[in-house]
Amino acid sequence: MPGVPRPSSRCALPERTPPAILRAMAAQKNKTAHWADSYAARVVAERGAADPTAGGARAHFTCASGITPSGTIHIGNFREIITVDLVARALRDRGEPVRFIYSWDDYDVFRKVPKNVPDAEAFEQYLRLPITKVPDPWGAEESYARVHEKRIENVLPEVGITPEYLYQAERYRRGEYAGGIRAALAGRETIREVLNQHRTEPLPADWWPVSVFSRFNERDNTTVLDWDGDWMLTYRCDDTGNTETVDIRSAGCVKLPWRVDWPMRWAYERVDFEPAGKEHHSAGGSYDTAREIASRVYGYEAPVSFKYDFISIKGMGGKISSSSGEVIAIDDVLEVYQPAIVRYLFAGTRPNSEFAISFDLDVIKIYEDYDRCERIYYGIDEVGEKKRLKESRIYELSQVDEAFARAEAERAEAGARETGAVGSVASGERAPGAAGADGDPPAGAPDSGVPADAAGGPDPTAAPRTPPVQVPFRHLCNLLLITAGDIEAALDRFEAANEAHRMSAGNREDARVRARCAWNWIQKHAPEDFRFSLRSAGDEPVELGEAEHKALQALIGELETRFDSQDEKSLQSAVYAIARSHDLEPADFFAVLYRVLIGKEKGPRLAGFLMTLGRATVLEILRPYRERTNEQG
RNA sequence: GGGCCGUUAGCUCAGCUGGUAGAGCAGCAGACUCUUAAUCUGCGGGUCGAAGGUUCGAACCCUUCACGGCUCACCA
Repeated sequence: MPGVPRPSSRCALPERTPPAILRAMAAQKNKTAHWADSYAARVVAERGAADPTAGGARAHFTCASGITPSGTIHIGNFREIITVDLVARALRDRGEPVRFIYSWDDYDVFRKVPKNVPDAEAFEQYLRLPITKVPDPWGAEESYARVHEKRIENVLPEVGITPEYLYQAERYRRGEYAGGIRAALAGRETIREVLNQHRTEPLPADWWPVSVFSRFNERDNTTVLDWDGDWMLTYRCDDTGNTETVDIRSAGCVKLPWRVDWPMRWAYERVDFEPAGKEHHSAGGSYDTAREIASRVYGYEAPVSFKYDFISIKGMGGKISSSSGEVIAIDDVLEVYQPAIVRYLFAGTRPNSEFAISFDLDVIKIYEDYDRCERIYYGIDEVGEKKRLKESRIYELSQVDEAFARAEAERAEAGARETGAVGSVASGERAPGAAGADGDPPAGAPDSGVPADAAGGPDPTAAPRTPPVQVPFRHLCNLLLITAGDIEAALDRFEAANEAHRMSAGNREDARVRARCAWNWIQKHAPEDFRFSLRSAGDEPVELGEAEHKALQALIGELETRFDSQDEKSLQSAVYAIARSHDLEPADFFAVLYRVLIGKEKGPRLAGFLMTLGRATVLEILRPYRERTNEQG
């Protein structure tokens, strides 16, 4: 844990230099920035620049997030984590050193048994214990808290998030916060005053700004009786009636209530940025009181913060409640959305607006949107300058590999500088994307189609920007249905279909992840209409009328002789022509073909579907009909 | 009671530093009689919730109001 400052080494904030702030503000306003970049600019402006050589407090910016692992950490909770990650990245992209801490508030009390706990009634015996002392109801981990912590810790690297975890139970027990606790006790009246401003009932006269876990039964049903003005605290265990005096430096059983705990830890970790949910951000909410307590009791200026809104799940209605146990976690989202797209969902939405995550047909659209964003980033799709900058930045922030994104950003910036210099000389106007020397979102894509070295010799920083081969989600779904979920076979078919579909190893790995998501989606969420499975020559042949049979034979003949020279349109026309020449309604003939191929009345757009299946597969499925024809003939 | 956020084309929403309103979907027309929100092309004047105000100019800034939602005032 590098450079964690002791509370005692607390020093005043560096003096603000208004001109610098103004400059940063101006830079921030200068351009249409991504919200993450705007907040990064604000952090720098309001907190004073980090200086790695200074050591201690100002060596880096500290971005913090955290939660109580008292139930499944759901996708709504995840918003805070990724929000901090995005701002942390934006800071790093400006060249600022960042420490990203994630606090597991696992010294909190177990207050309610969630519904997803097996044998919930029996579990009530653990109420009022700290959640780290509650056993894992599923028997795998060392504690109830650990179950939830581990689930998140295991999955975050998948989406490119790797914070430094702080375990509060451990820290409290170790006595790390003894100084902070004593300061709270000493500031008792100040804290009381602050909290009372927003309470209906004033805090009782015997109230103390601490809570104690009894050392007799480990529960927090205790009453503080006295404090000696220094380290010794006397309390009574209300369950057992025992009374004892403990040293808060070593007892480890004294903790601060949330509204005091939060500002204490801001000061302790010297937090510069920490957003919070809207329950903390109304007037009189915990951010308000924490800000005041931080300043008056801990001599620390509250971090830059903002409010993020809730996430909902389309079709689930209402807000996510972890106590109900029925909850969508990140793992669930990752089953259907590949990691970069999970990031994209959050990076592309302003944090203060609510949005719903969908598992229905919208999934296809989200994938298509992401692919378009990628094409804009690589200059394949041309759009207006404003949109290009915006989409490109979103794309960068969506990448799981932070190093990749940063390298791309640097290359783009270098490219933008060059083209900018040329442009401004030539036109006398501000070249788009060139002005941003300091910290605006770097231009994403240099001019498309222009070789990297066109502007004068090879540039070592301008690595060739080869866009990945995109595997459209919808098409991928059809391929997977054709291969009955065989991912490698589906991707092989995709690659074989077209020279331009050849993928690099990394590209193929990404496609594999996408294919797993697509298959999960098909199985768990896609509408019934969407699914099909291919019939095979071994299946009982479909009963057909005379004309239908003949038409089918004709089509087989057509496919045998001319399949490979067909394109989608002429194949489609051929199907129509055959239907008409056999006195069949085209629609009926289509239905016949779907019945024969996939045992359904409808299916994917036929011509393209046949092409996707390929000559060999189609003829193999149709073989029984051909043979019967021969017998008859 | 305090605070915050919405209210923009039929629907979902963009519009972040004020300069004569945009996108997707739906719809309509055409393209191949069209099938898994099928594909391509063309078509978008809506009192930007209401009323005042600032401004040469406001969806965007200020004030007031209406409606909808959220949140705090218990714990975390």
